[in-house]
Amino acid sequence: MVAKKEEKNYWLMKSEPDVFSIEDLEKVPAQTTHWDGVRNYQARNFMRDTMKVGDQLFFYHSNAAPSGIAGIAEIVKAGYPDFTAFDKNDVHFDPKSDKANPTWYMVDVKFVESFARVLSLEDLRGIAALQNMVLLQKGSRLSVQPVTSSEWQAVVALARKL
DNA sequence: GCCAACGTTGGC
DNA sequence: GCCAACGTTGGC
Repeated sequence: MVAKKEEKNYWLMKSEPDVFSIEDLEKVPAQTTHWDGVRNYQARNFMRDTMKVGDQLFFYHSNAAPSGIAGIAEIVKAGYPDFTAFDKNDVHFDPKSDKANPTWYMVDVKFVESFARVLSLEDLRGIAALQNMVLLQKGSRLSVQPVTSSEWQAVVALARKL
């Protein structure tokens, strides 16, 4: 019996570098962290239902100067309950999340590489192949979003040209 | 700091 | 179920 080969999925995940940057991820033990604090259902669904170990993601710096894609990380642990939702002292505490039936999920991500420099929104808007990228759509502010493989390749190609 | 766009809440 | 008010995100 031959297992069906699962396609690798690509993602983009946003973090404010003042809070947690890709440089922070590179320095942390095992270069791995849990991606806690996502409190949006669409983003939650991606982490809980679709992300799997081995998927790769663009680490996006939001509210930064400039905002943009800072590098690459990979999923090393698939969706599991976000325990910060249960911690009364955590900024991400959510009294409505029940341990028996958690509302919020997270994944673990591991550092892969930092780009030579951040690819700004302006850089990305200059690439025709990225016209339909979720990130670049007007009003789009989803903090965990899918990236197609052609978009992934176009961004990586741009990063390699730096 | 401003503000547009989006998501959530809650009165009815 | 509608929708106004409020809170959050995130570029600029």
